[in-house]
Amino acid sequence: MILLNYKSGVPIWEQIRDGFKRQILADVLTAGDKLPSVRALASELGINPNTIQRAYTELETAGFVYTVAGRGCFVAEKSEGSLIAEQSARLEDFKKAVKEALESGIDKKRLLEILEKETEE
Amino acid sequence: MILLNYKSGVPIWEQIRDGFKRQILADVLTAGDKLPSVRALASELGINPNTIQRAYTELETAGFVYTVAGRGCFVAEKSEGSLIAEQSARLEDFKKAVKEALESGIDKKRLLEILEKETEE
Amino acid sequence: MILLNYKSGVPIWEQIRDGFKRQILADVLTAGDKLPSVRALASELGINPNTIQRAYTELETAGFVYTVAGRGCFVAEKSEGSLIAEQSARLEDFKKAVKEALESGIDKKRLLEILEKETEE
Amino acid sequence: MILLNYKSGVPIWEQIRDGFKRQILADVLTAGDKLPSVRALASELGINPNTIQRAYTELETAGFVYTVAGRGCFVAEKSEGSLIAEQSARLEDFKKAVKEALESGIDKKRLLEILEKETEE
DNA sequence: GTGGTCTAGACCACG
DNA sequence: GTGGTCTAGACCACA
Repeated sequence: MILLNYKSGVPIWEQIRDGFKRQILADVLTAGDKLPSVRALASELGINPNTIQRAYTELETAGFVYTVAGRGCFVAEKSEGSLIAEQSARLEDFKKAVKEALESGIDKKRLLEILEKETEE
Repeated sequence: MILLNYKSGVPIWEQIRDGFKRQILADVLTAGDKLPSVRALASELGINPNTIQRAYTELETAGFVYTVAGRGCFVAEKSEGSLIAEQSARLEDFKKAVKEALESGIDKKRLLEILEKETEE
Repeated sequence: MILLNYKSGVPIWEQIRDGFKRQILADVLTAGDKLPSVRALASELGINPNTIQRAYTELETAGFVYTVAGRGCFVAEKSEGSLIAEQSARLEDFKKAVKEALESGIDKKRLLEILEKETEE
Repeated sequence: MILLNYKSGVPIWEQIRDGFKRQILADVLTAGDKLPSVRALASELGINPNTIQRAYTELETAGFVYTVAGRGCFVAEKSEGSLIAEQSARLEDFKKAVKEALESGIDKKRLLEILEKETEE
């Protein structure tokens, strides 16, 4: 299930895109699985089909899914390219988060503690 | 000096806000220092004064600066509150970055390496 | 055998049409050969018979095959017309590909190399 | 100017995207140039602003332009990445065009003639 | 003024 | 039934 947060200011289509991306990365959805149809998901979430469409289109251009006209949208095999692109984006975010945490006066020890805690789960 | 990146997609007022915030956290700007006037900075950067105003207003509500009518905008004493708020925001960002990095398949070791490297500098 | 690529975004009926067209041009299928029946091919490929029907209809209007009611679909003699139409379409595609490659900054030498390499095989 | 062909079946937003892409590759539009505003171009071409928006969004994700909220859409410096991606796509198209031309019975000599003719202009 | 998002509803091609 | 495109028109944030 995709949980939407209307207050966050994050576009709905991005939340949907990221929701599926996460499920694919976590192998909750695996290669060949069918995503809900645009219209079905739209009515389920109570939003406009175009918004879902946009999310699916982005997932396709990023290589996470492929689409077959008249059949639906399916999870693609994890390609080298899309995985590497995703990971390098996440590494950049991590670097930036470290940098900004240090700038705000948080010390390394604290960051290490959090890193340990998060990796345990 | 504030360097603006028009291509990043980050709103200009946020870039200005973060630029000053960073300088204050790094003690480049200290309590009592005067920020450039809205008009002066606007003409220097070649942007709309409204944009500067918005950045200053945000800095004031976050407690980093205070405004004296007719005199200008000055760096505030680093209050416990504003610093803690800033740090907890940065910690949340860090946690989220760690979580998403792990989800994308990056291993703990890699994150530790980057953390070490960033803290050395 | 026809290999279908569901991920390519190319309509399935076009893939089937092009598959047979290629086999006919390469003389793998020659005049008088019978194509598989619509139903048989549909069940073999696991797709909708309408999709096969559309491919066969297109092949017929292009002059590559002819249909005998109740008997099936057969490869036609290579007529001057259909061959010329096919070749001029391919020449147009080739011209366009050359034009766009040049526009993107690829130099003539590179194109000549590829042309040599492809013609060797 | 962008010329639209409504009969071709090619989506309008792709035609617009490719029109600008071509102008950028040909240095008709160079780094820093401003594209027409979404609304202005839409009314000029007599189509819906959303259609223009889609084209601009694609150009941005491909790295050909960048967008500044409230100011407009500008041509980016030609990045290594976007140029290489574009060229490799064009090379693939060229290879495919060569292959299909040969399959249809066109001989190498004919292709060489066309290649010479196109490169002269 | 600019672009970005979202809705509502239409039409088309594919299967 | 599916997804893809397009239109019309609204609302918002940014400058």
